[in-house]
Amino acid sequence: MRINKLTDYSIVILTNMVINGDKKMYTAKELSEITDIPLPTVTRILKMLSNKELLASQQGPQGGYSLTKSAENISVREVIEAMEGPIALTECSDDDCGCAYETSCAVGKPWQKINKAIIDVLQNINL
Amino acid sequence: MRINKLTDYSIVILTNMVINGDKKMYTAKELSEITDIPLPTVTRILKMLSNKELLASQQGPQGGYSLTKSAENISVREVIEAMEGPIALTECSDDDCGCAYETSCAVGKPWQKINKAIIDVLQNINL
DNA sequence: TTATATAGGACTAATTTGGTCCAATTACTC
DNA sequence: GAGTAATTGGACCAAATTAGTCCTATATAA
Repeated sequence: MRINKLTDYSIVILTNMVINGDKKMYTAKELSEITDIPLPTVTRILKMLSNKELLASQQGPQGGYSLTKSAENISVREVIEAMEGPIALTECSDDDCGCAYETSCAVGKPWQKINKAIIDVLQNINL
Repeated sequence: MRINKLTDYSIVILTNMVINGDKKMYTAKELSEITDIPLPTVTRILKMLSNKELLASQQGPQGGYSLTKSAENISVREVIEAMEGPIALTECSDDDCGCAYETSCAVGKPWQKINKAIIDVLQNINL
């Protein structure tokens, strides 16, 4: 029951961007040096966050990445979902999960409740 | 951010044991047939749960596994921890995680809070 | 035009996880 | 006491996922 390492990294990266809040743009290289995460990995994470519109990107010299909103408005939930997709503890936690035992499944509904509660926790924690 | 499949299975298995509460002992074979999880996998899970004393085991003919306590007293947290160890969303969520950036790490403490909140959720849901 | 940055995607390596199998042990029953 | 039915412990392999790297294309500021 772990989040991915990349997701973990992404929180570290975003946190660092938040800390030096005054500075608007960060290049991948800068963030790699600050966080000590290898550059190719950093660029990959930044691309993902940018695709999900948590970061804005600017190409070319003087370019880089910047936060699209302030730290208080970025929840841990958002970050995890940007990196990993919807939060669910089990593969099969939808009503129509498509598994063969759907009709008789005794565990589906409880998992939905659990997921909801956990999402709630993560929703309410910001960077 | 998923629990292991084996953990998922274990919840299914335990839930089935709870449902037919009257029946005290279940062999691995029985549970495999009820849940449609392959026998070797079921035996492996039962062994793990038994090692963690969530199940009591009895060898020999008429033997099998039985719950050590009633359903209302088994939390999802317990099951997950029995199968996967302590619940933590990140590898590094202890005060003394041993990582090189421990002293300057800005994300350790927040993770501890998050983990605590999630453990709380899982603690309060029983089978 | 050149240098600097991101964008997209393919690829490989490493790790973890799931699943299987076998030999040993225990204990009930005949 | 022998045979059978069950768990126990551990080793092992296969598959899937994840982490990490690399390359080429594109955009843009100076």
